[in-house]
Amino acid sequence: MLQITLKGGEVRLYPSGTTPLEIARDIGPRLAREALVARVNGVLVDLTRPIESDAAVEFFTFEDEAGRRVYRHSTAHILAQAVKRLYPGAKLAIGPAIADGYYYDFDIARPFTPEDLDRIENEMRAIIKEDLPIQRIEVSREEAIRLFQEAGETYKVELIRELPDEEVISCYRQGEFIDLCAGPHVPSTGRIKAIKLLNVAGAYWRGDERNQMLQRIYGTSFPKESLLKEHLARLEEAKRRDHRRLGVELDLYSIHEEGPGFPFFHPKGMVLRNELERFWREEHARRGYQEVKTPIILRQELWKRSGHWEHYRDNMYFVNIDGENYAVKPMNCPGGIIIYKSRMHSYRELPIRLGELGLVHRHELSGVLHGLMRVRSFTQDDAHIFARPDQLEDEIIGVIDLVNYFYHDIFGFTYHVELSTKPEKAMGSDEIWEMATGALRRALDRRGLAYKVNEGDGAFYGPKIDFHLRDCLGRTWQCGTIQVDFLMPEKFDLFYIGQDAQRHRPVMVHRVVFGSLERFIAILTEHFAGAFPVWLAPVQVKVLPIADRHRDYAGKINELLQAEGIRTEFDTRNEKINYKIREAQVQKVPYMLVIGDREIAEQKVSVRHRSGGDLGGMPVAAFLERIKGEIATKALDNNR
RNA sequence: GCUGGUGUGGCUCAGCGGUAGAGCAGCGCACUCGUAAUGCGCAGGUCGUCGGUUCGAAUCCGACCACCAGCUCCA
Repeated sequence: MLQITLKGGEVRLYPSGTTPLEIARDIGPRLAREALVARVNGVLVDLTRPIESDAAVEFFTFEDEAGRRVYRHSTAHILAQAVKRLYPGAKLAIGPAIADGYYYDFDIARPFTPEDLDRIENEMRAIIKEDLPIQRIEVSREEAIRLFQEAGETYKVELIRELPDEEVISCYRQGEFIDLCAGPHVPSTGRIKAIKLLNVAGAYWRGDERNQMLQRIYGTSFPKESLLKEHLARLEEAKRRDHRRLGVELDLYSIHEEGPGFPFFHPKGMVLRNELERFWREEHARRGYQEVKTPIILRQELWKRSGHWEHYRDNMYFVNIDGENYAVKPMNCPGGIIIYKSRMHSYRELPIRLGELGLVHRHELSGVLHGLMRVRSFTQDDAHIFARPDQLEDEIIGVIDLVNYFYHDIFGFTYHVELSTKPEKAMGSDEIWEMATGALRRALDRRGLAYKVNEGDGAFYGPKIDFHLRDCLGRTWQCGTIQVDFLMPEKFDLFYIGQDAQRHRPVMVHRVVFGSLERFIAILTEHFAGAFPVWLAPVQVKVLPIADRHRDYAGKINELLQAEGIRTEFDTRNEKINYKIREAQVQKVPYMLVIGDREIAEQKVSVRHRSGGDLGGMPVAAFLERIKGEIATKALDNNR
């Protein structure tokens, strides 16, 4: 008999060879129905895999990340099976689960059309209906190679050849279909309920553009039709909130053929920018930052010295002035360094925190441009901290706290942190990298922040912490970063005079909080669906007289508000009040002041809030107090 | 940059070989109105650009440009 320890610590006895599925059935019909995969002694396995020794067993359902991945991965196999049935000539590449679904890459002569997707989806439904058992088969390397060679699956053969020697090679079979796969999978195709194929796109084999272009089909699946519907509704909602669409509707910014990737900010977009910048300046001044501005164009020599020429040239723009070569800055750091070097520094002055809202230009591939999210010129809310090595950790912590204040306290975002280590194409020794990475790690640990490690994802001059914020639709965006840099100080021979009157090397921290103003504005636009908090709203109040005879009084109210620094618009057009209100609502203006006979008689204003509706009449002074309070506290709850 | 798709007035879109149409927005007139669209009228487009096929091209073909979905990359 086996001793099986369940999640709560309960121990049950089962005969040897019992499967997790049998255990689940024993526990309860609901678990048997919902369990997708089991973890046996820490390893994820199929529910149908017999257990041969005492073990701790845990079950995962669609509620769990692990369960979802298995569910989607099994759906990907069904997709592959359907494609093979309909297009036997298609060769299989890979088909993993991803965040909200899965994809599968195929090598096929003719690209898939939307009609093909419908056909494939129907075939997938048929396979689900057949409820084919999904079986794991372990094979030797030779067998596996022979099997896939005969089937003409050259990509699979390539994958097998690259598996490490000690790796157990497994295949999964469902009906006539067999695929190389580590698993685990759900027990049978019938376990998959609601499916949807979303789109097709080209993708290179192994993500390398020198390789064959494959056709990738994206899809998703859920255990209930209602969950699928919700997911599709979320995608629709994301489309509705798309900042590229809202940017036009709210007249925030535009991008034109005359400058692809170079956005134009309109007056209302500039209000957002300026408010964000004003807030940024206040908070940075308060934390001991000084602001600088460095040139956009600097000699090519500088960029050779900094390493950008070697590591970043492909992303840079160059110009020739009077026969000399210059580069347009893709980063602000060399400028900050030049300022630091412009005079001597004592150990007493450090840390020196030089902030810069720096406009940088980067040549991005044309295919990646995306509204304000991905542009070719953008403003980084940059800062370079020059510190003594003993100050490094505290400085990193200071930035972590600053980021938390911005993201969490002000905008109400949740976020997570990732640590990126030395990339292949890097400057400097492993020791220096280890030192820098260690400082970031210790700072994160001291703040008790959990983080994910991305090996090899650091900048060429140093490791970094990235902050990924999560918007109201659950999407994450990389914004802030903190990069520790021992190399630029070396390259530029930076020093300070220590207590011992000797020269010492400072360490540099590069960091951004918003990341880029452009991207941050795009994220805010989508997060708030254009209904910005009052302190950011391009127009905070619309003054709406009902008829011509109310214009004078309404005009006075409007002037009064403007004199108090409130951003207003005065709608004197000859239109019905309903029409004016509708337009203000569509523009997501937080407050509308309706003014007619009653208001004039009572010397009041009728206040309507964009989401709270009609709030009734009040004296202007009372309204002013209310809105000024919201602005001062940067209130997010603009519902009341 | 690569693969696939799209490009018609400010916006959303119809027309898809016989010489351009709707709704919204804009402008004018009338209505002077109470919390999400008053009515009538007017004006607005070398149909992304260049070239080709054709008696004739917004419609067919090619190249280029831009955009969209991805790949890759990143703030």
